[in-house]
Amino acid sequence: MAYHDFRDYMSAKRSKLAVQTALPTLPGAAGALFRDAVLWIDPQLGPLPLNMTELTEMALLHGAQIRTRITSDVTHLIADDPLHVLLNKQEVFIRQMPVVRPAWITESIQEERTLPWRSFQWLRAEDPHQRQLAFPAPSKTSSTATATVASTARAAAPTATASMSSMASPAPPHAASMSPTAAISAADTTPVLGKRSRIADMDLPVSRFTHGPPWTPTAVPRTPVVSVTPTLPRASALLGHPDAVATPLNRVATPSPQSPPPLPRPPSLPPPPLLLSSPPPSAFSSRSVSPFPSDDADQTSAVAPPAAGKPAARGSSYLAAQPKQVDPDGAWMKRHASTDPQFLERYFQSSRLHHLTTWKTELRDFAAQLWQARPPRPPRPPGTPTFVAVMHVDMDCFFASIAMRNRPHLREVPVVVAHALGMGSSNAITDARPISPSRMAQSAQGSTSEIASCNYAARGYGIRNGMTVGRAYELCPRIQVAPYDFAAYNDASRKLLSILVAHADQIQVQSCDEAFIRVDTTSLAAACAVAQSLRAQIRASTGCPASIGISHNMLLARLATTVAKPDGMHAVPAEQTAAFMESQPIANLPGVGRVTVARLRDGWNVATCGDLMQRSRAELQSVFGTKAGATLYDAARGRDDRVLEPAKPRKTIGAEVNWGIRFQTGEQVHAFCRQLSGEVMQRLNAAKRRGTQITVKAKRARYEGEPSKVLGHGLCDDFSKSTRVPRPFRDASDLAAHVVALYDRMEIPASKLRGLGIHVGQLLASTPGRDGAHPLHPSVFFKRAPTLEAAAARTDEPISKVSHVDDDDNNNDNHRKDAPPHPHITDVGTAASAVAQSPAQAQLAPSTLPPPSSVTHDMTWSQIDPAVYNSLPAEIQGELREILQPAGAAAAPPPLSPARAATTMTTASVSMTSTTTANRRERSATPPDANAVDLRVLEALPPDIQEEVRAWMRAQDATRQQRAASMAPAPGAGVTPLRHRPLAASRPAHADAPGDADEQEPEQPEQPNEDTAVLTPSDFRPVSRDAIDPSVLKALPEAMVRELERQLPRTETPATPTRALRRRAASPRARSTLHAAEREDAADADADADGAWKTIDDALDPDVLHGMVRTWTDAYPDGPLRGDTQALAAFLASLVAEAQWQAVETLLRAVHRIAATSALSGTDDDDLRLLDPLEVSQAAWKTTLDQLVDAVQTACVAAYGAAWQLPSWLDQTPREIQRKGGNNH
DNA sequence: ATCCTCCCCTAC
DNA sequence: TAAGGTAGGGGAGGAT
Ligand SMILES: Nc1ccn([C@H]2C[C@H](O)[C@@H](COP(=O)(O)OP(=O)(O)OP(=O)(O)O)O2)c(=O)n1
Ligand SMILES: [Mg+2]
Ligand SMILES: [Mg+2]
Repeated sequence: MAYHDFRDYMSAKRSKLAVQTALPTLPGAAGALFRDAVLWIDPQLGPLPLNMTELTEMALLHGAQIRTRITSDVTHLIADDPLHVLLNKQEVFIRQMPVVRPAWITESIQEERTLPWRSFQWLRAEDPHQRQLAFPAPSKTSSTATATVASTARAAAPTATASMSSMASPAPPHAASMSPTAAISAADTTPVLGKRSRIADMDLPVSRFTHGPPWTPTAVPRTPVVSVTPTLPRASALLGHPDAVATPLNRVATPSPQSPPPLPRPPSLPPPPLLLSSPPPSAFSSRSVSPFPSDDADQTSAVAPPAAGKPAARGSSYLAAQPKQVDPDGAWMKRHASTDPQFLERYFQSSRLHHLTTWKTELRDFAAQLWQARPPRPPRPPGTPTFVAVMHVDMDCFFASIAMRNRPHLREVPVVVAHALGMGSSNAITDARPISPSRMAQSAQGSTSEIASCNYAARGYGIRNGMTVGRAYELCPRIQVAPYDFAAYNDASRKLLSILVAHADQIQVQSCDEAFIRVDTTSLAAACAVAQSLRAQIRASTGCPASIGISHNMLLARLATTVAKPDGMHAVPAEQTAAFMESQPIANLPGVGRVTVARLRDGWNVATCGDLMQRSRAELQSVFGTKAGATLYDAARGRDDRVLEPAKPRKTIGAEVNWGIRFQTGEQVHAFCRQLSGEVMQRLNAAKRRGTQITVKAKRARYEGEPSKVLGHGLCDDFSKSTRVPRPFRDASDLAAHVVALYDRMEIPASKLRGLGIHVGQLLASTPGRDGAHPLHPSVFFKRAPTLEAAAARTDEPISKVSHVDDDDNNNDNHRKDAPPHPHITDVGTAASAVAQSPAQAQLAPSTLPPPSSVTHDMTWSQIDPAVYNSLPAEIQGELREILQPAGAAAAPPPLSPARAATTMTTASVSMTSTTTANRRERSATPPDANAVDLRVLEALPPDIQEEVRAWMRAQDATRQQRAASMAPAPGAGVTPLRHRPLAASRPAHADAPGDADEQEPEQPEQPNEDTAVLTPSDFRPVSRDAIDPSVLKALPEAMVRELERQLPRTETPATPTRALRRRAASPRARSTLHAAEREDAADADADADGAWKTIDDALDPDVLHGMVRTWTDAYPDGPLRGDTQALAAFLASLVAEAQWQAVETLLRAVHRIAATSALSGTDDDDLRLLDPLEVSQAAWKTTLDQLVDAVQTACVAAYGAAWQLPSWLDQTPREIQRKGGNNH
């Protein structure tokens, strides 16, 4: 299992350290990648990615010896800068020692194999003339002459030489075919053929239920498409074996069984002295690249890389992840990285992983539809014994199988599916014959393209899904790379599901090539018969083989599939569970991935479930956490009580890109944020969802320069920031404004950004409940839509259609990227005159959703979201007051009279008025929350004030980070016993700390800097109409705009703005980039209307309920509208009637929270009080809670004749008045 | 105690 | 050259 990148290695390192400090070190546990190395590590090693101490630690952990001084037994000098070595007045022998970049250590550990150190060697500038010579010296005692030879070989074919000997000295030419690297890497590869033991299993009792191809031969090819020779030797035996290469590509790839055994490791030899020139690390690759033309290869020798036309016969196992071409002016990169306008579109088109997740969602829907439409199954005769079989069905090497199906000539050869065909060779594999070896060598060698799927012939060589093509090529130079065929996968997936749905009693789709099904049968044997029949049908329908595992629970079924593959079936009877589990590698357990495997291996030397069973539950829980520990404990024993679950609606929707992200300026990043926001918006539309929680994720490079994977993210620290918005954002630019603000708070220099993601949570749905709203649907209390809309919604007509003012918006298609639909509810009169509907009419439109508007206006108090205002520091509040005074009529916002408030509440469903909420938190003891600052408001402020607020927010983040850092244990400080989470020390806070001191990033202030940013009165200036960018005003919170509209004469509020109008009102810059990406078809556009969002369908999920209430309470900090409270009360009553106590409690608890919170307010700074006395609103939520509790009580008494037992937490908030009916039980 | 935010980990 | 996405479970640790 090779690590994909540096971060992988860092994670492994941390777990190693953490576990090892708490456990006796197990001999050999850490491996011995550098067993024969004696290293001197430059103390001046730069801070990134590791300092000397860390590197030393790592090297020691992997068997190296370390010298603090350069003694004569040192084999490698590790330095970032060879000058550090040369500057020291060194002894002669030192000059002969190779200077190797630290990446040799780190990347070797990453890949869990000893990489050729020569690939990382610093070369010296003199002696370029020596480059003709071919071979390095064989021994440590090389004379100067041999040193020259060695360096020449390095020059001619540096990587080839390197491949020959990773740690040991360069081997003589004749040793090429017996490359120690090959032997080592192969030996390091975990059992190459995971199937070996399975084949043995077939003779065991368990295998009673193990079968070959389906016994139903009709329409099924007898010969498996994919076959693996049972006697397939280990990859190590094949590497470098001439026969392997000599085998014609179109012949069966059965390796010779009498291949030589793995080569013994050669005696350790120190590297020879080298005196060559080093190419500076190019911008393109952080590794050295040969400065010489590859023609030189021909004059060199067998160890040189194969010239075009020659098979890569021997010693081809180098250049593992090394980009093959340089890109001197960065032109290629520029064209293919994130600054290219078409990048996003192309990226998502080509990303297999993107397709994978997209399909998973779609296929779940597809299966659900099939399920609904499927004919009723014939009832089983009563009285027959039943066996509830859980089956796991998975296509064999899915993508690769499709490739083979469509290219029969590939059936017997090792095939991988990847984007790796060399430039101009895209037609190679469709030629109906294999790619020529030279072509293959050209395109595959050193390719960092990832393998999505490899066939079982390829797996015989140790090739695995997820590996790079370059690495696969090392393992087997004969591999054929096939391109993706996404449409074909999708098609096959649907065929698969159709078959499964037809025969299952239940289905749970796991992925595009995989599902669990429950089949109620009479016996295990009967289940096996069904399985074989299914496999036959799948193959007939898709042309590809599937394997099936069967048992009585999901875990065992899943594990059985692994055993069954390829093209087989395997069943585990319950009574054989123990024997079956005993030998299972822990890595086969679902949920046990790279990190867990490493922890178990390094900490406890646990490799199999048998080993794992030795550990107590408590022990496992202390290391892996309560849940994971318990799961692990059970899984090791084959226990699993999960049942197949029906698909649930997604709880988040997002998009991220962690490849090709390269920027120079912040503005570029912002533009990209807008594009990506457009993408997310599109996905929300497609799903007919909105949301109120926005999360931005980012990756920041931990070191300068390009990572080994072309345009990859390399080793990064991850960051995320999230915010909650009181109302769902309206469109992509609205979303983008939040995204940009969140992103900016992370303060990542544009040049170090390597990944960006946007996720939206707390989703609301626009779809009315189809089969009639579930009676328990929580959307009942979001029900009061404008009458017109409610009426429309009662038909099956999408409600948003009603609110569309421009029909063209519904007809736009993909070609129109520049001016996407922007359907707004603009008829304020209609919205405002809405009245509460009865629960039966409950539809859509949460009352928390005011209609949007693009009206512009001066900034006044009414535009300031009170919650935001109150979250600001006192100084800034003061400044705001001063600024706003000239614009407002009064010195302070006018208190909302109770009478007016009442009017508002009863007349407008969208009645949120800024002023009513103004000082909910005014006297709150709660410190200001940086996350609570609405950045759209911020943007509307004068620049200098903006800056001040931003500085304050940064300070908030900084102090938070510093606190976190100071709490974290020092890295490697061994104090922590078996901790569940030993990684704290290297979380981003830490990453920011000492090592990054030399970077350009602005350092975080030591403390909040309210003091430093105070403005003098002369800095204040009123905001005039002209001073406000219209685009900013467009971005104002809806509540403010709404308030504005109420105050404006009706004529100035465009009831139905034309598209042109709306366009003008929007931000030009956001428009051009953002909406270019926002493609909405008619259906999507329907969902885009505002005021038509309700909570999602999976109603009683506690998260959903909680989120819903929180959205509600956030929107009305002063207390809810009466109608909403009534609606919720009715909902609660219905929950009581259905005995959904959990849901009742969740809802009340959420309301209780805000009631308790507002009860705490009211102590500080009277000077800041701006609005009417707090008493009224302060009690509002408590009263609401009371009312709700009473409703529950009433319903409870009505339904059950007894009172509901109040939860204890309810008593903690004394309730003022017990209302009627509440307590008379 | 519980919530909330920011991660980490896993799967395909 | 290359396309390392995403949803969901879950824990640590600060805030309340
Ligand atoms: N790292 C990965 C893993 C999988 N996939 C894609 C390609 C696979 O064909 C498909 C299904 O994944 P599986 O884990 O089922 O792997 P395969 O079907 O390829 O092989 P197996 O026979 O082991 O199921 O998902 C991918 O793109 N990248
Ligand atoms: Mg599969
Ligand atoms: Mg699968």
